[in-house]
Amino acid sequence: MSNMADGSSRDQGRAGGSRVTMAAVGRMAGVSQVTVSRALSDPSKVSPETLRRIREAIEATGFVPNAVAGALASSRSRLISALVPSITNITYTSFIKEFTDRVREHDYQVLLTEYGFDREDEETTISRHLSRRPDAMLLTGINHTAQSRRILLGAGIPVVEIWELTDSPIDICVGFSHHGAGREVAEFAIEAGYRQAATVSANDERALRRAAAFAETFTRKGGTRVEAVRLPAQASLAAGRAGLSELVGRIGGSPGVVFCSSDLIAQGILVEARARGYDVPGDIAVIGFGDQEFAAHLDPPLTTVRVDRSEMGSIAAGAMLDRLGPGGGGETIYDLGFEVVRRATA
Amino acid sequence: MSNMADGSSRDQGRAGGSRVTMAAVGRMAGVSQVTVSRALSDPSKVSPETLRRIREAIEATGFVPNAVAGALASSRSRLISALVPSITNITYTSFIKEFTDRVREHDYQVLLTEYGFDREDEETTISRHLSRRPDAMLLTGINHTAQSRRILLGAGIPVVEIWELTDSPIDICVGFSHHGAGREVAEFAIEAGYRQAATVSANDERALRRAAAFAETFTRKGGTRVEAVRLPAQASLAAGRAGLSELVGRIGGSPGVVFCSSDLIAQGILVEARARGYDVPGDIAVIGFGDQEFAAHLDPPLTTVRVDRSEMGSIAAGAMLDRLGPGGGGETIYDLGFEVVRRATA
DNA sequence: TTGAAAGCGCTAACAT
DNA sequence: ATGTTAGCGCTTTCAA
Repeated sequence: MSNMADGSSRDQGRAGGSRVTMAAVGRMAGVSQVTVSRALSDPSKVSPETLRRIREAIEATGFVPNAVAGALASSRSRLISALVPSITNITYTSFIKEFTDRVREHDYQVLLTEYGFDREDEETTISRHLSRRPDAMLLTGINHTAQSRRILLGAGIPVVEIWELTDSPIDICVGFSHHGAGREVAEFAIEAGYRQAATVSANDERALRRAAAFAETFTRKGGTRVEAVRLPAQASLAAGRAGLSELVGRIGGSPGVVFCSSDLIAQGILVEARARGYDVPGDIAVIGFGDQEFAAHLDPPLTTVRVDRSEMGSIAAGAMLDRLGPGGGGETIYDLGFEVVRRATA
Repeated sequence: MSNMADGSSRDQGRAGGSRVTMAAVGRMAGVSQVTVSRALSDPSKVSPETLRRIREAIEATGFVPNAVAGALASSRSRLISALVPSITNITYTSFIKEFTDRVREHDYQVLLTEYGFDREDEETTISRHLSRRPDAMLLTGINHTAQSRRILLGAGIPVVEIWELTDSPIDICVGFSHHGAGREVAEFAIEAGYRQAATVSANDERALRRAAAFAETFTRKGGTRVEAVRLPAQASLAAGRAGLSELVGRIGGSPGVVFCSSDLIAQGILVEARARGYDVPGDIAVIGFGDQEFAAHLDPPLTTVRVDRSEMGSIAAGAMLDRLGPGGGGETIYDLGFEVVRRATA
């Protein structure tokens, strides 16, 4: 049976939430509705005795304040909107976790939606979110439709773009240079003595930018032409394995060092290499991206690029909270950098 | 500079969202506010010519409807609240993705929050969520505080509990038997010829229940006593590796078959076993849990227990939407079952 | 097909 | 320390 239909709730009127209001609590405590509101928002403004009676009434009725009404009346929703390409990808969820924890300390809730990798879908999602009147918005990446930028500006709320850097953010931007990361990995590979290289990337705009920067730099600094494998899918172990198969099929011999778009792809390549009896890094060297938890614990431990996703979430939250606070906040562009972590696969 | 403070938005009044209202759109289109509302909610009730002018006005002003006001007026928020223990754990995010996609088709948004593994924290989160007046709520697991159950019942909205089964759900329940899974894995192991076994589990109530059922059945069906390693942490590759080290330290020789609380733990054990030069499944056999994407692509491919998380999300969404629909919905308990998938590690 | 009026449950401003 | 009043921007109901 639906609990909407059973006897105990039938008399509670329409569905959608508790029917107890501040007015009802006030009546029970012998005060007006406003006093209940004050007791909740600033108890110091209410006498101890009144406070006690109000608390009793709240307890007795099971009153849960209606934040919808509160938001409408105050024009502050205490809601922060966050958009990520994928919710099943730890790359994004790890900073979302940190971000959420930080803003929750300041009594904000996060409305999180995944929209895929399409700018039009992002635009639709932004619109939907704005209709909830969030106090601020977190966006992944810097590449949005013109209409997205327009309605965002029109909303007049703080906007934080993460994961990438730009000179002209909508508002605040917290990230690192993907081009720079590709370049530095190439320099690392050249210094490590590799003269042959390939890239294996998931179908992701930022990943492809890293791969392109890697290839350009690697060749310019003395390496041969870089074979680029572009996977049709999102990152997965299977995709990584397929990536190595594709690569081997294309070039015949040893690919040298392979720069992957993620640690998961790299792990797939490691598994496939082992299955094929290749020595790592002798026959094939592997560089991942992200330095996820498992990277250091693979066998052999994965050489990769560390990006501090937790710190990114934390800084994004801090910058946003600053904007929401009295002062209005300061700095606009935060470059978090990255770090090539050499372990055993390259 | 904050876009809250720049010239273009200074005149838009308070922060929190677009300042354009239905009344303003109506004025521009030469109709009343109600007509704009109707044009949006049921265009067939408005004349084509009026509709055209309203749409022009919406386009020109960049109007974004205020769902907060709408929710207050209608007592329907089109918001669905969802609580999961962890947002960085693919175990939970994979069904949340499916669930979200399904309810989005019916124009619901999902407010998702992770609360950890503590019932009191869950209670706090439930309260916070209810203040947003969601139209329904999704909960992970069946073990909630008495107060949680009370306020949930008081809210009078559909509640779906997932991941577990119970005879007395709050409302609807979609899951499988964890006890049954542990039992079946033990039966599988016995039939496969193993007489020695161990469990390695993350610190998770449901995982421990599976391990206990496994141990009980395994011993009863003819195996020796089962050594149980309980990891102090959440699942990770490192935790899995540590689990095998701990196990080997405890028992000296070969552990026989090891039933892990997740595929990730199992993978850690595989890596550690390889690093120690153990043969799999000769020296040590491994059984995972979850059948995540990577399980089939490991080397050797992982024997595990398949739980169809996508289908769980889909069924949960369907059941919830049924409840929210005109009829009120039907069935209350959905047992999705599970399946032992034999591959190469056991 | 359109509009006027009432009210959803709060907060903000102004009393007292 | 407490109360009164006036909205917030919509949906609902009733009229025209």
